[in-house]
Formats: sequence, C-alpha cells, structure tokens
Amino acid sequence: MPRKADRKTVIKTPDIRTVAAVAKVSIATVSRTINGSPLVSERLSKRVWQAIKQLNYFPNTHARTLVSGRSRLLGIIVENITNPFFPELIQSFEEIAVANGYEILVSSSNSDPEVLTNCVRRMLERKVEGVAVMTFGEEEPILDQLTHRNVPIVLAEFKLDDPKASTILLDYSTGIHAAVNHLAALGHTKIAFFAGPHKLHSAITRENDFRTAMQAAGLAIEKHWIIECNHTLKGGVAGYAQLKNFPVRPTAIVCSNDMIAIGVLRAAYMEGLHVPKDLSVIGLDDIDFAEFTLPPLTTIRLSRIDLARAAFEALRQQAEDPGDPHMQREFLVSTSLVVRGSTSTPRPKDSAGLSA
Amino acid sequence: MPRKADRKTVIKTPDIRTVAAVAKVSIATVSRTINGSPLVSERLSKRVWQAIKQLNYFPNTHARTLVSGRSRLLGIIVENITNPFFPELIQSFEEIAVANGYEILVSSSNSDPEVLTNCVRRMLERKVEGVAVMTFGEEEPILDQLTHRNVPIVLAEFKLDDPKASTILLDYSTGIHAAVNHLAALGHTKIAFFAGPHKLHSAITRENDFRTAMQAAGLAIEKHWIIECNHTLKGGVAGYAQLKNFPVRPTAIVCSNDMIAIGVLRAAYMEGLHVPKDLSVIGLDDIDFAEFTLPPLTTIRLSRIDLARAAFEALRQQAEDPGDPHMQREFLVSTSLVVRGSTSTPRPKDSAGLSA
DNA sequence: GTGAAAGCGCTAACAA
DNA sequence: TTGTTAGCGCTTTCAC
Repeated sequence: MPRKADRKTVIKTPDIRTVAAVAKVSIATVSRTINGSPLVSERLSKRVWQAIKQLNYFPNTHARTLVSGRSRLLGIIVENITNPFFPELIQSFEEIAVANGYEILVSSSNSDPEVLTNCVRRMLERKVEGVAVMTFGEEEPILDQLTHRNVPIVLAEFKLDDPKASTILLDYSTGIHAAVNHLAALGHTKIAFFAGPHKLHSAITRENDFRTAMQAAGLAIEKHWIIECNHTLKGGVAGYAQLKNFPVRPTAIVCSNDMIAIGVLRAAYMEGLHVPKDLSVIGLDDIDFAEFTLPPLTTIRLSRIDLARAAFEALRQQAEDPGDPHMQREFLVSTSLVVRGSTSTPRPKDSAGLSA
Repeated sequence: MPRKADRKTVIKTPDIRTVAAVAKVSIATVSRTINGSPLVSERLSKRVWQAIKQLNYFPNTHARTLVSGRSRLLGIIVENITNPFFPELIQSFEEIAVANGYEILVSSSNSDPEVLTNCVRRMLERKVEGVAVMTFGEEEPILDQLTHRNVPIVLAEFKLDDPKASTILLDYSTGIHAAVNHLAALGHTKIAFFAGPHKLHSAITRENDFRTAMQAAGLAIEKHWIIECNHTLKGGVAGYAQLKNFPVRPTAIVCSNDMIAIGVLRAAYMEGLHVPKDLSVIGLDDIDFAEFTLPPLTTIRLSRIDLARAAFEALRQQAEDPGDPHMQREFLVSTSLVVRGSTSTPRPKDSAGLSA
C-alpha cells in the first residue's frame, strides 16, 4: 500500500467499518441508514448519523458503484466547449443532474471522430448511466458502442433506431419562419443564409427550414447567397468574404448560429457597412453574448435550459425505468425570435452602397 | 441483481474473467497485460490482447480505483463556466489531462460557498487525486476539507500553508505595466480602472498592479475612477454608468477582465462615444472573443494553456511523487499586452465630448 | 430491525 | 513468467 501512512498521524480516511464501530452497529445498518432504508430504527439511525458527522465520513462512490451497478454518472458530449452555447448548456445540464443526485462527465469532441471514440470509451469505463450527445453531428457509427452496452443515449436532432436511444427534436422551423417573416415585413427581399457545415444535421435542418420559410414568404432564394460556414466567428468572417464575389448583395443575412452572425457583424464593420442600416443580421441560439454585441443581435432563441432539461429527462427515464413501455422517446424543444438591434428596414434606395 | 439480464440475449458485459477464459490465462495475466507489466511473455500477451479485442473489453474504472487507490481523476473548479475564459481553460486542462491518462471532473462554484462545498464533497466522494481551484476567490475555508484528506490542490493566486497545496502565481504586473505605459505613450493621462469584485484575490492583485503601474508612469489616480465591477458584461455596463456621475471623465479605461471591457465597449457605443477616439479600452485575459469585438480589443493576455499546464503539472507531481522534497510548489504564469483596435491617442482637445 | 456474509471487478502480494 | 488468492469499501441477500 504505497499511497498513505509513512507519515505519522495521518488520519486514515474513515470507511463504513469505522462508522459502524463508532456507532456500535453493523456495517449493514450504516449502509441502510445512509441509503434511507425505512428498516432502521430511529435509535440506531441517530447513532449512525452522529458517528458519520463526527468522523466526517462519506461513502466511496467507486465501491458503491461497483456493488450496486449504478454509477449515478451521466456523460455529456458537446461539439466544442469553446462555442459559448455549449458551456451554457453544460451548466444547465449539470445543475439539473446534481439536483437529482447525478453527476456529469463532460467531453468535447471537437468534431473529431477519433476524439469522440475516446470520449465514448472513457465514459464507458466510468460506467456512465447515460450519455447526452450534443454534437449535432454525424457520429452515429461510434454511438452503438454505447447502445450495444445498453447505455442509454439521447441525441439532438437525430433519430437512432435503437431502444436505448432517444431524440430531442429541435423545432427550428418556428423561429426561422419568424425571422424570415420579420425581415420580409421590414421590406427585405434579398436575404442570404449563412449555413453551418453540412456534416451537421442541425445545419442542414436549419438550412432547409430557411428555404421553406423563404418560399412561404414568397421570396426567391439566390443560390450564391446560401453559404456554408463553420459555426464560428471566423466562419462568419469567411462567409462574408465569399459574399463579396458576387455583384449583387443581399440586404439581410440569416445565420445558422450566433457565432457566425457575430463574425458577420465584425466583417461588415470592417468593410464600413452599417448594421442594420446597410445590412440586417439575424443569429440563432441567443447566447448570452448576443445581447452585448454591437449592435445587439436579433436572433432565434434556442433555450439551453429546455434542451438540458429534455436531455436529462430522457436519460433519467431510461436509466431508472429501463423496461418502461410508455417511455417517451422523443422530446421537442422550440425556438423563438428575439428582436434586438441588428435588424431594420433596408436603406430606402434598395441596395445603396451594397454593390461590390 | 435488478440491472441486467431479464431480457434474453443481452450480452453480459465482459469482465476480466471473461477475457482470461477466452485467452486461456489467469486473470492476473490479463491484468498485467493491460497494465503493461514487463513480466508477461509475448506469447500470452498476444493472446490476451486478441481476446480483449474480440470481446471489446475494457476494464471497470471503479473496480480499478477501489483496489489500487488511484482514480486517475482530477477535479477542476472554476468560478463561472459562463465566462469564456473558463471553458477555454477547461479545454486546455482536459486535453493535457487526457493526454496523460487522467480524466477531469468539472464544477463551477458560481462564487457560492455552498455550491463550492458541494463540489468539493462530490470530488472527494469520487476520490479525485487532485483539484485545481481556479476560482480566484476567497474560499480557502472549505479547501482544507481537501488537504486534510491528503488531496493535493493547486490554487490560482493564493498561497495556502499546507504541504498538499501549490500555487500558481500570475504575473499581472508585466502586462498591466505594459498596458499603462502603452496608454501613457499614446498621450493618455486620465486613466480609469474597472476593478473586479474585491472578494477575489485576483481582482485585488490586478488593482494593486494598476496603481503601481500608474505611479511608475508618473500618472495620478483619480479615486472615483477606480470602480468595482463584476467580472461580467453587465459589470462593465454598470461600471460605465457609475463613471457618468462624475464631471470629469477619463480618456482611457483599463479593465480587470475582458468581459468588463466588452461591457464598456457596449456602454460607450450606446452613449454615442467612439472607441478608441473618445475612449480607449483595455481588457485582461484575451479570450477568443477579444479579437472579434468592435473594435477588436486591446488586452492583456493571460494564457489559458500556460495556466492549465501549470495546474496539471502541480497536481500530477503531488499525485505521483507525494513525498518528493524537491517538489515545485510555486508556478508562475506571465501576461503580456496585445495591442488591437480599442486604444489610440485621445482626441486632440483633451476631453472633447467627454464631460458629462 | 439487525447482523453476518457473499460478492461487485479488479490489483497486488505471494507462491509456484 | 504465471497463477492463486486476499481484499479495496460498499450493497444486498439471507438468516435471525
């Protein structure tokens, strides 16, 4: 045992036996007391709790997990912890989990399948009881590692045909329609869409919803104005640069996420364009930052709290009532438009100052 | 055993015994093989690895931890995962940890002592081998829960007199001096400081360094211009509002962190002031966002990677060579000025447009 | 109600 | 080199 002792007066970490000895009961009684078994008499229970307090004891999770088969650990895998959307999501997820006696293991896959494989494996080793896969991506192949081992998973936006998998459907449609209608009502007709990378399901869904919304609003789509970007600030800047290649420019841009939108804000500023007078910009997510951009960003809100709640709920159900036939397997999270300062009517003379 | 079986054809998760049986060796040999013991003959090792692959086996971390006393888990507690500085820090910390065979448990304390107590307890239950306390705060009282149990900790900015505690000293001084000198060289004499909350060590250190730097530059400090803010966007906005109460206004503001600075940018914009012509702003941290604010933020860079590396190193040392007398107990992370677009010479006519 | 005892899956003595 | 075996700290039958 190389890990403790050697220094004198090192207090041995109290274990269940220590508590039992101090309380003068069996370890079974200590265990029952801790786990709130109704079988323990009040007299003994009191003695046990007192011993616990006195020794500042708490149970060893690993031992507990080993014997009970329940780790009370939930995994959450995000695409990129550096996009503010995800920390906000993680924070909500953690709060809910902790409030329900679970803990979480966080990993970001950085859209790298190899990293993802590693995450999954480490989570499996830690015997997580469920994993929320919030990558919005295309990584299903690896995920059956999880479902094959009977680990519940919940995916955003993607239905996996497996009894252990649930899905959170994101109703982008409502928000995107609202956004397009908002723009149309302001008098915009030339609207671009900065899409996310096509390898993400969410990006494709968002783009499709945009197309549908445009059609519904009776607006034509200029194919050069649908631009694929990374979901990052730099992606927005790069997308904006592409726009310059075409002689006619849009008066408004709807972006697949807020980071792109903020990149666009920046690029437009650098070019000397005024947002919203010269160009209206709409984001998607409503990250905390969106309220503080210059100008404040009009955006489609996707509630992290709702998403986190749905993810937790899906996992908890599967973990606690694995056989339940009435289990809810699909959850819906909706979106809504938040109008701030980055949208307005276009300049009177339609594309004034906007041609390349 | 309520947790598996009952449904037919559920494949039992393979354990070390399964592997041993398939490879026709003892479980000890399997264990040795996995752990890279040199004692295993190549012949058997090959058989074992093949069985492992075939069964898609991996060891149960909890069992491992229980018997070996080593969890290979490191905790990191941050103040607020919603400040982009921290996700960036966590990401670096995780990468380094994973690369070294560790995993991490993340918690944010939200500056709430009760939440912190809970974090610490949960980490203790999970038998973390060390905790990086990146709260920059004043929460020592709870931390001896950790050191008393012989869990190494590393603190930012605060020295705890305990053999198990190490410290990362942040050399703000260099960066802050550079910032003040930069401003002075541009011709600013009226410089404000938006400090962080005084309950944070880091905030106080930064403020003191600012005072020293001002003195060194031969500049007077106007006490109304040292304003205490939260380290958030809203904090910056609120601080800016306070500034308006005084008839004379500074031409430059140094902020205790980037979030405050971004809040200031926003508030100045709302007031119709131009940054940097009317007001120069300097942040601290250099979060990824800083490059993308309008205008891009001049800021004092505090490397998350360096910080994460130092934190990991401190913990690893303590975990792996607990008795080593030559152990490094203090680490230094430096700062440097990154000049971008939010600073310039003040308007010729000293405070033009700046009086309230 | 309570306690004794059997293991959860693994590592590390100790034997061979 | 390899195998046997005793636990790690806990939960959970099963007796009492």
